[in-house]
Parts: sequence; C-alpha cells; structure tokens
Amino acid sequence: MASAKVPANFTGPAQKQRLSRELVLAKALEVVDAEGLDALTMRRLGQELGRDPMSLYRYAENRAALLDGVTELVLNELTIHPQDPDWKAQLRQIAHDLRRLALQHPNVVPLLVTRPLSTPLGLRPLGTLRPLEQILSLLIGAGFSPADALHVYRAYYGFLYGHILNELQEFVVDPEENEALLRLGLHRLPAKEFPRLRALAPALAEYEGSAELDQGVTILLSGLEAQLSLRLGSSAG
Amino acid sequence: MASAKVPANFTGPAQKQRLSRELVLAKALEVVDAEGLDALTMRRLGQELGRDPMSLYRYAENRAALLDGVTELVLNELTIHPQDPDWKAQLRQIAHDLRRLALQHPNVVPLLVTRPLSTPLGLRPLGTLRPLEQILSLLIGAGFSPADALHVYRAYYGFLYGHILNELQEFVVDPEENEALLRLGLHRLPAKEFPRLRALAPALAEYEGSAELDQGVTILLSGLEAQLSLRLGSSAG
DNA sequence: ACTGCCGCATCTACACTGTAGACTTTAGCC
DNA sequence: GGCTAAAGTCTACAGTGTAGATGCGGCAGT
Repeated sequence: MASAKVPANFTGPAQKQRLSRELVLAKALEVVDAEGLDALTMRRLGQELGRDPMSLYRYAENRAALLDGVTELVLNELTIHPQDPDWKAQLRQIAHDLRRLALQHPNVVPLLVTRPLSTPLGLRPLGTLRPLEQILSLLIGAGFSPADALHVYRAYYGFLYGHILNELQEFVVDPEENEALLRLGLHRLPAKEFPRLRALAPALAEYEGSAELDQGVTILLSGLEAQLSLRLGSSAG
Repeated sequence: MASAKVPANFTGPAQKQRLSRELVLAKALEVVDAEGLDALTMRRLGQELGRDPMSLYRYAENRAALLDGVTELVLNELTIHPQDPDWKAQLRQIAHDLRRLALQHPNVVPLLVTRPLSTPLGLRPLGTLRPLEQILSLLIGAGFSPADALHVYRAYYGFLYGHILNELQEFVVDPEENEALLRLGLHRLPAKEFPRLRALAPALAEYEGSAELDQGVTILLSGLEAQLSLRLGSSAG
C-alpha cells in the first residue's frame, strides 16, 4: 500500500488526491468548527474537498454517520492512560483535556451530548466508547469493583458534561461592551421578574471555567477516595 | 368540493377553531413526543392542525423559534417554590421533577441541553430562565450570598443535566431479550478491546435512575450545607 | 347595509436539502 | 494491451423552510 508517486500531494486546499475517510472527516470538522453544524451539508463538504457531493457516500453511509464520524474524531483527540497508577491525577487530567476539547470545538459539543441519546450503547462508533472502557479500566485498576467503577464513571461523566454545558452556555454577547449587564444581554430581561439574575451580571461575566472545574474535580475526587477506602475496608474481611 | 361552508368549528380532531400559540406549541410537543424532532416539520405540524403550514409563522418566527417554544413549554411544567423554607427538600424535589420531565419527553432533552448553547442568556425564552431565577431566589433565601448562590446553582444544574444525559443514553435496544449483553447490543463490541464494558452488561442493564439521582442529590446537598454553615460562620464575625 | 380595514389564513414559488440509481472514469494487475 | 473493481460523477426526485402576494372574514364607523 505504497503511495509511490506524487509526493507533492500535500499542498493543500482543493487538491485532487484520493479521498479517504480521514480526509473527509477532517474537512468536515474544519467546516463545523468554522461555521457551525448547519453549514455542514453534503454539497458544501463536497465543494470544500473539490469533489462531487455524492462521492462522500463512499466514506459515510449518510449525513448522520458523517456527524458520528466527526464526534468520534474529536473524542479521539482525548488520550487516556488507563495504566496510570495515580488514578486521581489521571481523572483530573482527563477533565481538563475534555474541557479543552470542548472549548476548541464548541460546535461539536451538541453532537457529543446528543448523539448518544439516539444510539444504543452497542451501536455507537467505537471511538466514542473507548474513553468509557479506558476509564473503567483505570478505576478497576485503582481498586474499585467493576460495579463501583461503573457508578464512579457515571458520576464523573455526568459531572464533566454538566460542567461543559454550563460553561459553554454562558458565553458573551458583546465583548466590546464593558458593562456586564450589556455584555451578557441581560438588560433585555424584565427587571421585575429577574432581579437576582440581573444583579448577578458581574459575577456571571467573570466566570472562570478552569478553576471552577478543578474545584469540582477536587471535591468529587475526595468523595470518591473516601468511598474507595470504605469499600476496601469493608470487603477486606 | 361538496361542502362549501361548514360552521362546525367545534368538531373533534382537526378542528377549525382559531389557532393560538398555545395550541400550536402543544401540538408541536405532541408530535415531538410521539415521533421525534425530525418529524416536526412545518408542513407536518400544519397538517396536524388542519391548517396551512404558513399559518404557523404567525405564532413562531421560524422553525428554530418553534423549537424554543417547545422547550419553554416543557420547562413550564416544572414548578418551583422559591419561598420554601426547606431549601434542601425543595432542591431534591426539583431534581426528581426535572428527571420525570426528561423521561416523559425524552425527545425534547436534546433541545433542553442544546438550545442554550446557541442563544446568549439574555436572548433566551423567559420560560427557560425562570427556573434559574427561582433557584437563585431559593438559595439566597436560604442564606447563601448571591455569588455563592450562583456557584451552587451551577453545581446543581450541572449535576442534574449530567445525570439526565447519563440516564437517557443507557436505554435498552431489545427489551424482549433477557440476556443483558444482547439487550444492550453490547455483543457487537469486539471482546478484545472492550472487556470491561462487556463484562458490565448486567450492571448496566439494571440501572435504577431514580435511586442513583437521589443518592447523588444527597451527597451534593450535604456538601452544600457544609459550605453554607462554613460561610455563615466566617462571615458572622 | 355598505365601506374600509386589519389580522388571520392560504397559495404559489424558490432555493436548498439528502440521497437513490445509473453511469463514467481511474488504478492496479495479468 | 485488456479486465476488474473501486472511486468518482451525473441526473433526478421528493421533501425542507420560508418570502411575498393573495384571499377571506369579522368588526367599526357611518
């Protein structure tokens, strides 16, 4: 499988090199990142690749599968070390990595949280299940029973996605404006009905996601560690 | 072509009574609940109401606004008592209510978590902001400072939505099948790469959402209460 | 009762979507 | 060269959201 000829194929934009699933998905992600999910139509992607739109169907069964591919691509950027002896550090690392991914690809986040809702576990792209498997592995390696590992994973996953949803939805309307109320568009809310929310504009404006995440992780981890030593103690006899 | 004029505006199914925003949104929710988001097209909804699709644009600016209306409608089913002196009980109640809503309208959940990601706070339908305002009110009434109340809200909201996403995505493929591995479709996963996940099939199958949620709430609340008494103590001097 | 009005509902039309199915081009092998 | 299978293209179709013009029905004022 050698590409013997034409080494000059990596020049760039609308090249005539052979398509591949990787190429298609990479360009798809590029479009989504730049212009959002709605901009990713088959025709548009075809044009972006300098190909007929129909050629894409060789690499993704349909548009839904294409979107699945994009989420898989993003999740593949998440590297997990299931063998890490320091499981708490590893979990914390994962949290920050996932947050970074979400901020890097905010337009993909809806896919990340939404696709699993319409696809049963066993039918999902393997890439999206790998983190689950690896985190289970990490936790079991740390001493959790498989069943407990599952519970911990759920708590952790829930917390993480909850945080990401939180952070991404508090984005700023007009960064030029330096009055907090205006930056967030909160001035449009009726003052009578939303006094608390309006009063909190400054606090909302100076939200610091990374710190908040880290703090939450710390709390969660201490809770989990307590649970772990408890289980170990009681099941040791 | 037979019946020219029919005064029968109180007949049953596809009646000719005047449309209203409430009617339109209610029927829209009905369609979404029954057949999913994709089934909700303007033409379909028009037909369902016995009206021309274009008439819908009197009651929603466009399809996106229609979807916003549906999420608002669902969130309006959530009643919160900001004056409840027992704030912990109230938060627990809210958690279970929201979970119930999610299970009742699973097809709306993608909207619930996704729409806020593309609409700045100040521009959202007021109905979707009311819970936020009310919970802030509840927490401030309970003694939290406004800024702390915001943090607590975030933690709570994140936890809740995380849980809902968790629970809704672990649904069963084939309820007829009584082998856990098959019920979840996990037999399709390569055994080499996903040993943990496959082994956990039975545990996955007997997931009990309500209990898991309640347990999480308990932990979270105890943490929050500790935080509250801490703040009260340190700021009292 | 006639007129004018205004808001609701409808009709028509358009640009754009995903994708099925037949077809043509290309690349690798003998 | 010729053969074969894969890769890419073309055409066509049913369905989408929605702009803009048109029709309709009840109310106000005279």
